[in-house]
Amino acid sequence: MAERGTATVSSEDLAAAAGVNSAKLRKDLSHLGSYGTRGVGYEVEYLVYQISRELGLTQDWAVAIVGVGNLGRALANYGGFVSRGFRIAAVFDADPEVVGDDIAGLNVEHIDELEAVIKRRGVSIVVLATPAVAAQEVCDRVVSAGVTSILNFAPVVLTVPDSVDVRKVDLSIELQILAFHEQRKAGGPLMAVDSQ
Amino acid sequence: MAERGTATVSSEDLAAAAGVNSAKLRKDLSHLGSYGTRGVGYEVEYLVYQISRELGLTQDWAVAIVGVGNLGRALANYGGFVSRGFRIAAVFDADPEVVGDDIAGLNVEHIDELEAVIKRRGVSIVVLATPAVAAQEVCDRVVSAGVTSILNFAPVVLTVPDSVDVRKVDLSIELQILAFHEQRKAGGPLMAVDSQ
DNA sequence: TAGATTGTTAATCGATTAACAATC
DNA sequence: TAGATTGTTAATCGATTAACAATC
Repeated sequence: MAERGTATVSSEDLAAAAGVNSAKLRKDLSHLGSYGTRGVGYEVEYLVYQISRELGLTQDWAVAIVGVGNLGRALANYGGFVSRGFRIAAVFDADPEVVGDDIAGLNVEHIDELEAVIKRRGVSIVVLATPAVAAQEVCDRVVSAGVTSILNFAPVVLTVPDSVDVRKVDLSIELQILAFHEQRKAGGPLMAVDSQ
Repeated sequence: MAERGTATVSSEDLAAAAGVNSAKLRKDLSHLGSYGTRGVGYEVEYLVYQISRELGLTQDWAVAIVGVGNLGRALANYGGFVSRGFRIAAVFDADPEVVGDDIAGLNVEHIDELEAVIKRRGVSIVVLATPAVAAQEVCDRVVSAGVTSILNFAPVVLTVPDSVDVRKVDLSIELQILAFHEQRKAGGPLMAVDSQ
């Protein structure tokens, strides 16, 4: 709506666009503060700003990627990050063959530099794109360097202190969820939940 | 537990391992059927089989990947799929430069072959790893070829009929969620939800 | 002033959990 | 038979939503 230049919007219209109930939308927005005007609605630009601020999108974040296989390269080259306030500040790998390579304009650094570079460049989010076997060890080092936010693509469950947030992107689980629904569709009414 | 050879397990132990309430765990399992034994617990192997069957993991699924950039290559080479019943049956790209290349043992086929190959090989799940601008068009073609399950990595919201399931993996959103919590941690008690 | 729409209260709904009869 | 543990009922809890006073 901001891109289309809409000036104000009602909770009713916003809720319809989001596919939720308008009372719920108003209640959720009220958690951020009282940014609407009774009888008028919400000013789009102002609401975008307030939500962005609340979500931490007005800050810039330095991100490091560990592991420069196909996935690491794909992530480093993904343009969507920069526009959303994420700056790839470092790229690491253990393989001397790729250390020194240029990936998306960044020099691949050796994993030995991990702690020093994280601290020097103020990296606060680390993306793990290593092989599964290396993930926990790298995770431990990253945590001891003071990082408390990790995005894990390695197919392992990481053990971290409670103070550290880990999000896991598990490609197999995504496919499994699709397969589950696919099976349901194919089975049709014969496969109700209750059937044996 | 199955890998460790555990024969039976109580709902209490299973719930502790999963980090949920044991009553909830029993209630959830009861939706699948009555697979426990009172006074004894659940037989691990049997429960694994029943859950796998319910989730559709005992079947094999043919998957096609469209787009052979870094991400498409990473997906094609990801070993975790095969072990979970997903077989990469085809890999497509629009670029004549990469058509004919070998990716993870598969011949990259031209996007023109999309519909024919999907039907011939019984592909039921398609992974979109195309650039954002191409995603909707490829999606439309895939849907008209009869595919009803799509995993979308392109940073666009796809429009599909209600009968089609789309799951979206949005890397920026994953980072945004981490950044949100990071901001909260950094702000500390001064940044309670209610504060203005 | 009349109409519109927010922010919030109170009612409703569904999910979680404690408790326990059934039963191995 | 005594102890253990499931499957399910009923109570509790929290989330969603209808309704409406506040107010632009």
